[in-house]
Amino acid sequence: MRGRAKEVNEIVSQVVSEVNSWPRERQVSVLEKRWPELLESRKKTEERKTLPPLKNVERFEIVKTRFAPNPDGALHLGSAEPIIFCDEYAKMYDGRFILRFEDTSPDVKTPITEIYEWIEEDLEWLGVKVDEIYIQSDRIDIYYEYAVRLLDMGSAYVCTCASQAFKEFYMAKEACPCRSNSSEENLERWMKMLDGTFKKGDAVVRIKTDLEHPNPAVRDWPALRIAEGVHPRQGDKYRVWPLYNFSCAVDDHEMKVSHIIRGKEHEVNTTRQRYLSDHLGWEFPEIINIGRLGLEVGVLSKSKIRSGIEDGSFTGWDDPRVGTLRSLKRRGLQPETIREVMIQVGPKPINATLSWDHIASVNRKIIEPRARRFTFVRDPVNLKVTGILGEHDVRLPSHPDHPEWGSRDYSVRADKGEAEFVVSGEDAEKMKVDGFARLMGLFNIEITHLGPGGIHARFHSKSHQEARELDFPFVHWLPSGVGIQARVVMPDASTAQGLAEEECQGLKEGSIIQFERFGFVRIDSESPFMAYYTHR
RNA sequence: GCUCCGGUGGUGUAGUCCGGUCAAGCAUUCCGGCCUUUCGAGCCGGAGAUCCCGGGUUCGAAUCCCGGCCGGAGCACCA
Repeated sequence: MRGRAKEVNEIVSQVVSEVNSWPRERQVSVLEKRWPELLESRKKTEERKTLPPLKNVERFEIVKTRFAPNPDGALHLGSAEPIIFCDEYAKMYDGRFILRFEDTSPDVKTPITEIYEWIEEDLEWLGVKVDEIYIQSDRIDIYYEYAVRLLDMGSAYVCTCASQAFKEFYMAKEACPCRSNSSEENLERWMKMLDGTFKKGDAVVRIKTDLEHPNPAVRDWPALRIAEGVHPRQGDKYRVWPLYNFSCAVDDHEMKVSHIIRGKEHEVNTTRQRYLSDHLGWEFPEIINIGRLGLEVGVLSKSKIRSGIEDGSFTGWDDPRVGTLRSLKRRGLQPETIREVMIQVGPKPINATLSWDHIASVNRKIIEPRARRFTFVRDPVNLKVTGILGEHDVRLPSHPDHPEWGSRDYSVRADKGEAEFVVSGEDAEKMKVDGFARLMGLFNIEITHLGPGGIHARFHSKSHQEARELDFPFVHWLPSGVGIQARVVMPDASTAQGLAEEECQGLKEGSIIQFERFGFVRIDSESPFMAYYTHR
C-alpha cells in the first residue's frame, strides 16, 4: 500500500470529491445504511468534560475532601482550583466536603475576622456544597493532646536551640542536644512553653524524622511554637500554636479526609506529614498534587493585594484589577464559568496560565443567551442628519434570538428633514467627510461636515442590505435628549462615561446585560447607574 | 546548591499509565462567510503543531528507555 501511495491518494481524493458533491441528505442516508456507527461516534465528542476518576477510592469508607484556607485574605481564582476539584469529587463519589479554616498563625499570617464569612459566601457563590466546617483555632486543645502524646512516646521533643544553631545540626545530619532528652524532661519543658517560662523563639516542639533524609527540610521539623500575637478569635488565650504541618496532619486524620488535593508546593509537607502519621500508626490519605494557576492579567497574590489595598493602589478586595472571586463576581463572571474552566485545566501537576480571553469566552457562552441588549453611547458626540424623508420607526430587539423579550422602540421624526442624535466619541473619530455609516436599525448616512459642535451628515439610504454590501461601518446611537447618565467601571479600574437608554434605569443590581458594540456589563448600582465591564 | 515535578499550534488543554484507530481532538486567538432592519455578540467555515532536542528499543513512538536543554515548585519557629 505504501509503495502505491500516489495512486491511493488519487483514488481517495476522487471518491471524496464525489461524495462531497452529493447533497447532505444522500450522504447521511448512505452512512445510515452502511456505517451507522460513524454517526453515533459524532455525538460522543459533545459530552461535557469531567474530572478523571479518583484513585484508591476503595481504601476509604467514604470520599472526603477538604479545602483548608487561611482566612488572611479573600479567595481568588487560584483558590478556586482546589475548591472545584474537592467539590466535584465529593459530589461524584457521594462523599463529603470539609471547609477548614487554618488560622493558627497569629503573628505571621494574621487572620482577618470578616474573611471567615467571605470565604463561606464565596464558596456558596461557587455552588460548593459544604458538609462540615472546622476552625483550627477552636481546636488547640486537640493539638496539645497529640503533642503531649508524641512527647511522651519519644516521637517528639522540645528543642531550645536557636533556629540557626539547629540548622547547622541538621545540615550536618546531626542530632541537636535536645533530641536525646527523656520524655519527662520534654514534658517539663512543654509546660514551660505553655506557662510562659519560655518566651517566643525560646523553644519549639519538633517531630523526630530521619536525620539522614536527603531533603534537609524534612529532618526533625517543627510542630508547635510560641506566638504571642493577639488572635482575632482567641485573643491571648493561647501562646503555643501548632505549625501548619502538625495541625494539618492531625486534622486530616481526625476528620477522616480521604483525598487531599493540594498545590505541589506542599510536596515536602506531604513527606513531613507522613512521619507524623507513621509515629501514630495512621492511614495516610491519598495525595493529589496540582500545579499553580496563574492569570495573565490580574493580581492573584493575597499579600500583594493586601499591601495594594493598604497603600491605596487598589480600592479593595474586589478591585477589578485583582483576581479575587469577589472581584470576578462583581465584574459579572459566572460561577459556572469558573467551574468549567477549572475542569478544563484538570487536576494536573503542571502550572497553567489562564488567558483572560479563554475565561471570557466560556463566560460569554453562558451569559450571552440571557443578556438583554441595550445601547450605551460612550463619550457622546452630536450628530445632525439632514435630508430625512418621512418618519422612521425603529424596533431594536432586546435579544436577537428572543423576540418575545420585546424591543426598545424609537420613533425618529424629522423636523424639516432634520434630526439630531448622539454617537460614541470613538465612532465619531473614525468618521470622515464623504464617508458613510449606518445608524444601526435606522438608516444610512453620508458625512458632510465635521465641526466642534458635532458631525453633520445627510440621509443616504434606508436599507440594511445596502449598508452591508457597501461595507458601511455600523454605529449605535441615541436620539438627542434621551438617555440617562451612565458609568461603567473598566477592567483597569478606569471609568467609561456616557449615555445609556432610559430603560436601563429599571435594571436590578446584579443583572447582566449587553451594551451593543461595547460589551457585556454587570449592573452594580441602579441609581446613579453604574455597571462593571465584564468582557466584550 | 539540594529535593521534587513538568515540557503537545500564540494561549489553555485531550491523548502519554495499557505503543498502532493520532501527520494529533477540543477551546481560545486570527481570517472569511452568514444572520433577508442590529453589533465588536451569535452561527458556519478556514488558518495555525516536524507532539523540547539527540540517541535507543520496535514492523511501528507524542506515547517505552537513556542523555541533554529549558521551565516550575519547595528547601520558615508561614499556610
